[in-house]
Amino acid sequence: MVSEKTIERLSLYRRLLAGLLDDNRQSIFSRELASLAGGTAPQVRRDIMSIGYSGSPASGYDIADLADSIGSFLDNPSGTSGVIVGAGNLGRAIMSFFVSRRPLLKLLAAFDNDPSKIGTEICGRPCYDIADLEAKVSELGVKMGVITVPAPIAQETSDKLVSAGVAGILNFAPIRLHVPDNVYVEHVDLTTSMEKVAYFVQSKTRSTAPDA
Amino acid sequence: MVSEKTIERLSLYRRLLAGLLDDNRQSIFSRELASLAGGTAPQVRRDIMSIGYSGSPASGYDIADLADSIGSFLDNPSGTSGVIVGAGNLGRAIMSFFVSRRPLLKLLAAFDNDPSKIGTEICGRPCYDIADLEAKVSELGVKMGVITVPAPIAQETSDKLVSAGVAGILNFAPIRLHVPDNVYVEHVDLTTSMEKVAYFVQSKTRSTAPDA
DNA sequence: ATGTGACTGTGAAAAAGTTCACAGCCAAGC
DNA sequence: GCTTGGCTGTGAACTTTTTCACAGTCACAT
Repeated sequence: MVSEKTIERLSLYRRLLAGLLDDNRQSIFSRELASLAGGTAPQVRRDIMSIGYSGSPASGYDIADLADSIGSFLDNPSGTSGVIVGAGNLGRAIMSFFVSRRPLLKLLAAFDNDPSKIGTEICGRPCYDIADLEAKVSELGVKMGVITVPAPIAQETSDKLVSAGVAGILNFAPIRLHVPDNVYVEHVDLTTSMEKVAYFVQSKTRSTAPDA
Repeated sequence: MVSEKTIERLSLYRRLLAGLLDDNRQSIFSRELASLAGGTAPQVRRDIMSIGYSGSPASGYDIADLADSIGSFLDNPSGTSGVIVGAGNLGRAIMSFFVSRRPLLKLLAAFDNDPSKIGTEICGRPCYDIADLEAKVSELGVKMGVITVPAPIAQETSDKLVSAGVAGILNFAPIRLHVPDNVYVEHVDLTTSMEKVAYFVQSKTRSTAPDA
């Protein structure tokens, strides 16, 4: 009922609202939130409407309230635990990015097949042998996997995560994973993102429209 | 005329085709390419049609030919040069990801404000003082900037890149940048991606549909 | 009290993106 | 050389997403 795009924007709104709260702001109008989020005011209102929250014509949306409403829509109240598979540069970057940032997203451990990494700690989280992936994931009841392994072993890594009971995967490997319907995959494709920027650099050099 | 989504898929197709070429495959049908890309066959055909390439009913698409056609559509033949601003974990991960991977995407240098990083090399590329950003970018004729600095200084970093003549930005900072219309920005929002996965983990646990 | 202005909530229109369905084509088999 | 099967290319239908436009509401000023 709520579209994927709306989910993305809600996540962004919440972060922007948290920043405003730190500045002691009380309330905000759709227009200003739209400008912060890089969207349009009607879209902000629709997104907010879609989670059943209401503002007031006089003062707009109450920032703390709205942030809470988005939270109770997006988050599992008891948190969601995950692991990172692949403790290379990217895996470590993501670990350090999320450790202590969002308490409800708990990255419990990393996995790698490099003996020099196994047994070490990464941002305070243990790095296990990838051979123990299924056992540890089942044992810890992990529901989310982040894949930062090289492309050739990404699909088998995904298969292991799925068979160990993971329900969602965030994939950074530059291939499309095949998973059962009851598992959600989000692809973050850095190569494509970069090539897209390069493509539009080319077209912007010739004209102004993004698709000219 | 060609949509942003199509650009993304073309980038993916090209990579998949390159992999097939390595396996000495000659040609491919839309159905198989769709399966590799995680899409549908008509969509693959439309995307390919949109760049004016044609296959044959008998053998489908010639892999080498199609990859070349996508290349001449997406790439600037003389390459596109870029810099990374922010030499933290993520910046270094991206540098190592792209160095030597795509010769037409040239990441020439990194920038940081940490004195212990300035003057060092990152994957063989120099790390300069962020204070010299505008001068160096203008001097090198860089057209693309990758932002991996913390959120509070992301907007000012973006402003500097723009005033130095960059036409495209790949932004990893968790805010939306404001740039003039003639500059293209691609946002990669790791927090949102992770929260999205967590959200769907929750809903998958209750039912099967992605938006139930 | 009453009027005014700016905002929200939302049905309806528009735009964008995807899928359907089939005509046209080509190679291979008979 | 004719028929058959399965593919591509694509107009048209459909679905999804975004935008428009305005009725209803609320706080404030008078």
